Amino acid sequence: VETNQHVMAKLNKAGFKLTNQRRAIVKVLLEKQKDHLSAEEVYHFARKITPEIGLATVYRTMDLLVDLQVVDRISFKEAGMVLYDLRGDRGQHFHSHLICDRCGDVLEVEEDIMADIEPMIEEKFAFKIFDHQLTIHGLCQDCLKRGES
Amino acid sequence: VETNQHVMAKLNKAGFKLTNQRRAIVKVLLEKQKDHLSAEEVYHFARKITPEIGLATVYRTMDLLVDLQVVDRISFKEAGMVLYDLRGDRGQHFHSHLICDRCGDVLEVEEDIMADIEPMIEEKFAFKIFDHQLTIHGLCQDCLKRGES
DNA sequence: ATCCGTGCAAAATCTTTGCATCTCG
DNA sequence: CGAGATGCAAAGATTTTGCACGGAT
Repeated sequence: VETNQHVMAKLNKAGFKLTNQRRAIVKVLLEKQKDHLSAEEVYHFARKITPEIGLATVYRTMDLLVDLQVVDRISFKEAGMVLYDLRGDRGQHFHSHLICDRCGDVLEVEEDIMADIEPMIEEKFAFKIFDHQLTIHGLCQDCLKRGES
Repeated sequence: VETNQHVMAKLNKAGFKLTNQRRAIVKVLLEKQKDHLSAEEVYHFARKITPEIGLATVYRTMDLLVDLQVVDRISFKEAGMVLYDLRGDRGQHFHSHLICDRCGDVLEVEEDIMADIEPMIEEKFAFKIFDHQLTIHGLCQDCLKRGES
């Protein structure tokens, strides 16, 4: 599991300054690990920790963390809605999303579903895989019970 | 392979009117099947066929085609950039994208790489899969040859 | 003391909406 | 003819940027 210290150390190592704003943002991301937050939401929670923070800083910091592979930028909602998702310890993103098209619920799949077929893909397309992003659409358990339409 | 007639018939069957604007947009999508077009790009090409068309109509029509599962809305670029991708014959989206992080090239994989593991996922998570979207990041053949960095 | 980072507000993008008008069926 | 479609321009929503100030190293 990723810790606050760990992320801040990464920032520091990459030559970035450790400001209260960045600390607050990382803290929020760690606390809300289970959710997928929009920039606005990160801003909202970060404000409670450090009121002297602007939305622009959130955007700038999120860009930074995406570059450092600390978080993933995902966008499964409508256009213009980007969400952020904290990555695991090794900076690898081996979980996928099951999205229910009925109720909009998002299930996290922590395992790497694709581990078995990745080598096959690499060979077939002569492509070195670093990472993947899998989004599956369908109906969740609850909505299935309620009957399809 | 999907034809112009085919798509227009789908629109008609769903109770929508067959206007010149819609015809032009579908024509563009078919002609540019290999590319992923933004709304702006679709607008640009559609204009050459039917000058009396507005960007708003493109957005409205793309929404329509997404609902009818004729095209997919994808967003692997930066925030705020949505691209559209024509689906196959049966309205199913069984191709994935291999994106080279070095040169930015996007390889299309036409087959359904995930066919084998989908049943497993459905069972494990009690989730009925309709579709999926797979984006793989890494290095393409050419960039591999040129040596990693 | 230097840069880097920040807030603020303005600007830039991308997308949606209201409304009068036009057109398909 | 009438419901649905469209263009245009205005409004919305989200993200980026310029700039002077403040803070971390």
